[in-house]
Amino acid sequence: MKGTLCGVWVDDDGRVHTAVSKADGTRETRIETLRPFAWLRDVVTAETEGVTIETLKGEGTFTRLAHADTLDAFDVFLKAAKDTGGIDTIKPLESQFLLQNKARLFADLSFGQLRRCQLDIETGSTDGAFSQATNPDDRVLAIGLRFGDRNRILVLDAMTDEAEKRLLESLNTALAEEDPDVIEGHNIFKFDLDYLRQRAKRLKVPCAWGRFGQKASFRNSRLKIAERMVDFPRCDLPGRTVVDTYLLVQQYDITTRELTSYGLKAVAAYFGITEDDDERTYLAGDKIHEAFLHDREKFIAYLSDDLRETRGVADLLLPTYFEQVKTFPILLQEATLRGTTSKIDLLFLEEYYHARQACPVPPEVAPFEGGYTRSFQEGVFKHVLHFDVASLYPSLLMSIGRNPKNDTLGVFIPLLKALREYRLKYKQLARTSEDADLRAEYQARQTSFKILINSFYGYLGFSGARFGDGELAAEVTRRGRELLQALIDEFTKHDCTILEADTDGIYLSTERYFDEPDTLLAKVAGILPPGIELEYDGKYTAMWSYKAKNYALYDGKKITIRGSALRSRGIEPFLKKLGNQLVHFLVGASAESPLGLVDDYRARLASRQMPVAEVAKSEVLGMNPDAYERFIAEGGKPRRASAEAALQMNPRPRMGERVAYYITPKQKGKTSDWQRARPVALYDATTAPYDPGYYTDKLDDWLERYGPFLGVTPPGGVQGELL
DNA sequence: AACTTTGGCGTATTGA
DNA sequence: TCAATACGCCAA
Repeated sequence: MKGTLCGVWVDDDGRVHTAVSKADGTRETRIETLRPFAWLRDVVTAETEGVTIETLKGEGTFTRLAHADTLDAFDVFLKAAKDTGGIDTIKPLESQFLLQNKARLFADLSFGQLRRCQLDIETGSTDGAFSQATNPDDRVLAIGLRFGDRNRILVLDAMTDEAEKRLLESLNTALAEEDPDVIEGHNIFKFDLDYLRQRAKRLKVPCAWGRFGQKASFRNSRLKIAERMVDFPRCDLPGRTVVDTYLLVQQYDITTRELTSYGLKAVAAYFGITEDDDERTYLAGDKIHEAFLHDREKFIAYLSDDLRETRGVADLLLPTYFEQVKTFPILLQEATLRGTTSKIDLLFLEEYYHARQACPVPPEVAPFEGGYTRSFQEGVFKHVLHFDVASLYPSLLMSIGRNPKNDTLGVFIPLLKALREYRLKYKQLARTSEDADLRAEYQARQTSFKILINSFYGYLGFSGARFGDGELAAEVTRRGRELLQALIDEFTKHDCTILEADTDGIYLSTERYFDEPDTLLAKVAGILPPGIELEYDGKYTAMWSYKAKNYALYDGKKITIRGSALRSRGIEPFLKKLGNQLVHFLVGASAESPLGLVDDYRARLASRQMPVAEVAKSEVLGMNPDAYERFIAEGGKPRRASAEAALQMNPRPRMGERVAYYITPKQKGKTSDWQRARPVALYDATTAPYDPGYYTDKLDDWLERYGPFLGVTPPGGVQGELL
């Protein structure tokens, strides 16, 4: 075996340093070459010494390709051409190297063969306050490292600068000796590495954590995780990968939305990495320093548990990205920090580069119609079946068989086809392999491909995608809508009551076929075009169909609630509890009507017995408080309660953070929510209580909305008189 | 610095 | 009080 690429770094002289796996599991260093390249438009005429320009085939905006002999020449050329806007290049250079050589990191490596290291530091402060690296007397007390099942805990041996310096140096030594491919930590960017960097700077120790004897580089970066931006001091280690499980967890939670906290302990409990509270050692933040001094055993146990949990989280969340790296010409760290578009783009660009084909610029994408959604019935229904079309959009893309307009080389459809076949192969292997580790490996691989395949449609409709094509995306959704309509008609012909349909799935009620869904499936499947498969997905004893994209399911054991009206995180907790009880009652999982709870709430609100946390709404800040302040200073509108609450806080929360606020009683000239919003953090029952009337009004609104499902017809206004 | 899409519900703010 | 509108959050 030749050995697998496990690390790549391009130095300032343009030499490529690689770390390659050896049979014994260690890595050896090699030097390779890179000819840096960039695509050019016609407008670029700059000629630079040491740069060769060739003309490309085919139609496209970038008609020429430049190669530089040295990195210096490349930089000079880039700078000169930049002003014209007629140049496009791939960053970072490591990706250029991979693409140029059609090489992939970890290509023949299994996740188990990856050299992983978990890192967690404990810090102390002299005054008991939260430890800060900028405070000269605060120190790194210990650096915990874990390699496989082996801990290597580096401990501060005196409260002196000299001792801390030795500690930081011993980290450099340990990393050089163990030579990990990956360094994992929970919040490692914002806390551990940033703290270590600041202390290292103060004590004049190099952050030599990279391969090839190289130092770490830092820059401020930003990651968009769903609706929020996460700022963090990014750290890059030449030849290694830094993985922040804190970021991975947040990415994961975009779809699951089940986590209550992103802290390591909560996450470990959620994933079952630590089953019971007493399975691990706990230390409150302000007790760590004390334990370090007087109960070293406990201190070490705490640190070790953090390492164990970090590894457990990465075990679950990292394989997806590890598998991606085998497909895309990117570094593992890039894979965890970048979105799908740039990854897919790179696959295209690799083909275009080697074919010497002219490259397009991303096209304009006009708005287009999406999937078909409709709620057909409101109320509670029994004998509910769910059917959905397997991989609807990818299947339609294949069936249309047309490449994006810009894709003159015709890469898109063959690529999609290859990826689908590849996925099917691994899906099969994940089922049939003898070895459990292999099965897990193949499973990770096939899910990672599923995500990739599904994102091809989204890629087409994205204006930033180089080979996007809005018309093709529109054609996909159009056929999808037609297909779903046809299925609805067909199910209706078989006496099914359609309850809800959304994009690729249908919920229906049928007593006749409830116990033989496959019979029904077979009757309906006839109308499907080739390559499109309908699947039976599940049955439910009851479904409460509320409105489009909002419903609840009960299979006799588990309740599933869907839709923002019913399960949004923004809802006031007391209303959410009410909603939960309503759902349980309606689907027959509970005999207790929520009406009792309504009365209970009403009484407790009137006497202000309800904890403020129960009534407080929480919202993620969409704007930085400082920016909002400037915005309103210029007369900006509309004002927002959450933003107004944020302005009252000290320190002010940042954009992307969740702010919980409640509503205080009306005052003269202050009647709207935003004028009465106050952060929960500043709640005071005597000087700043909440307004019970505001919240009983919410109960009235709730009754008006959901009462009809309970047989309560609200005449309106009656409840108000109960006060 | 980074970026997959559209559809839908509920709530709050505005201005009339 | 009512509409138009913006936004947060979610489904697929």
